[in-house]
Amino acid sequence: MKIGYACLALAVPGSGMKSCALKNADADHLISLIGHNLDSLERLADYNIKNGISLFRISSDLIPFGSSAAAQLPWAEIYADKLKSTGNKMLGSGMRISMHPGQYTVLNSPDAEVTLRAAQDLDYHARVLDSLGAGEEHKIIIHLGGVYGDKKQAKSRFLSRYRELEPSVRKRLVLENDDKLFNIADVLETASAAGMPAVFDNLHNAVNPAGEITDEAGWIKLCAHTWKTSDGPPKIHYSQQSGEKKLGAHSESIEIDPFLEFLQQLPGTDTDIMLEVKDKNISALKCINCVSKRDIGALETEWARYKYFVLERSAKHYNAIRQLLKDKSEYPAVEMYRIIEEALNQPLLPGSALNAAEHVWSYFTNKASEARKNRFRSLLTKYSLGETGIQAVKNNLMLLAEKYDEQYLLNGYYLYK
DNA sequence: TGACGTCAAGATCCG
DNA sequence: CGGATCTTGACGTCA
Repeated sequence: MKIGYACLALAVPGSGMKSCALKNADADHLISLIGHNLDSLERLADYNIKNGISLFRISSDLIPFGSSAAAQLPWAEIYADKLKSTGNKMLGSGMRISMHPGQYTVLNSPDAEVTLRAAQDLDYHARVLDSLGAGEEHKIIIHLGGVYGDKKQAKSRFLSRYRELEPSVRKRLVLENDDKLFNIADVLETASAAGMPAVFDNLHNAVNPAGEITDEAGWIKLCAHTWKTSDGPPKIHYSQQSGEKKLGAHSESIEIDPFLEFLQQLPGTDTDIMLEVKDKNISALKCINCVSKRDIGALETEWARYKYFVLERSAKHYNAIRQLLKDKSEYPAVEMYRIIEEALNQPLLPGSALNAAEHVWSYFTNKASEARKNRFRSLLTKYSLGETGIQAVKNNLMLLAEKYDEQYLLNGYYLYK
């Protein structure tokens, strides 16, 4: 079982994707953006490997306007070496990669232009995976598309469009249930007819359930049967409902206990789990650390990253975790993350926030110029007077961390939220 | 015509 | 001027 995250990572310096407005998308600019994004991809690969994350969705933004303005550019030739080495790095480590065109790639549209653009977009996604040297178990996940007043016809139009696609694209395609139109029963029916694998998304299913009464495990089992050996192990998408936001919105992070309960009722077959969550790699690492028995060193590394983020919410929880990690013969992963979750659910009190900011500032007290000291001090004063938010203070600390290349802080979670 | 979702670019505002 | 914050862009469908 692999657990992974989608597209971008938090607290991984130099891993961001760049894009531009279409009106600025000339060849030179695109080629340089692509170069930048491939560097970022390699940093993501390095990070994933270092942290034992072996499931990863590559951002569709890797090649900006990859199916339109950049479609004719010879990026695969220009960056052949880079693509090959990054691909080797990821695949050689056993990483399973994937891509997921957005909701605007609609293969089953009655509009021939829309269908054509969708096919071009799928072609672009397949070319990315091809150029990395990925085999057909590295998938492209799509949705069925629109209904246009007749679901049955919409499904059959999907089938005929699917059959017209290039084999290089078709062999990678996987169908996923969506949160509005096509539920998991629709997807299973269509995927079976097409001979393509199906992915079950638990939150989409909760928001847009199929008529039949079947529990999650039942659907997951049915989906698993659509995966051939050449497709690799079945995959599912897992996410949790955001408490604050509307139905179907992904949560900020994965709560560990509901996740572990979800795992309990999974069928025995090997399944890969793509998490869809705002804090991306952070939750992926949490789930991986909790399901795999690792060395306590893995938890200490994690704790180092969470430290000030927890301290900001609660000194009590901060100390509890320090105590917890003292016994080096234990591996108290779930306990640690439970305390972290509880700490992060505490309201942010100005006193604690100031305390944590002061701790982080101590990395710079001996280095920072007078001007920077004054700037930070005045921000702290403004914050304590309620004249600015904590984000302004953190942004200032982020600036300093970058200026003085303070890796410990740049790799920690405190500055990113 | 706006909402949907996503992210960063681009624009504008502020001190 | 730098930095913070708001708006736009790019995609297609549906209410």
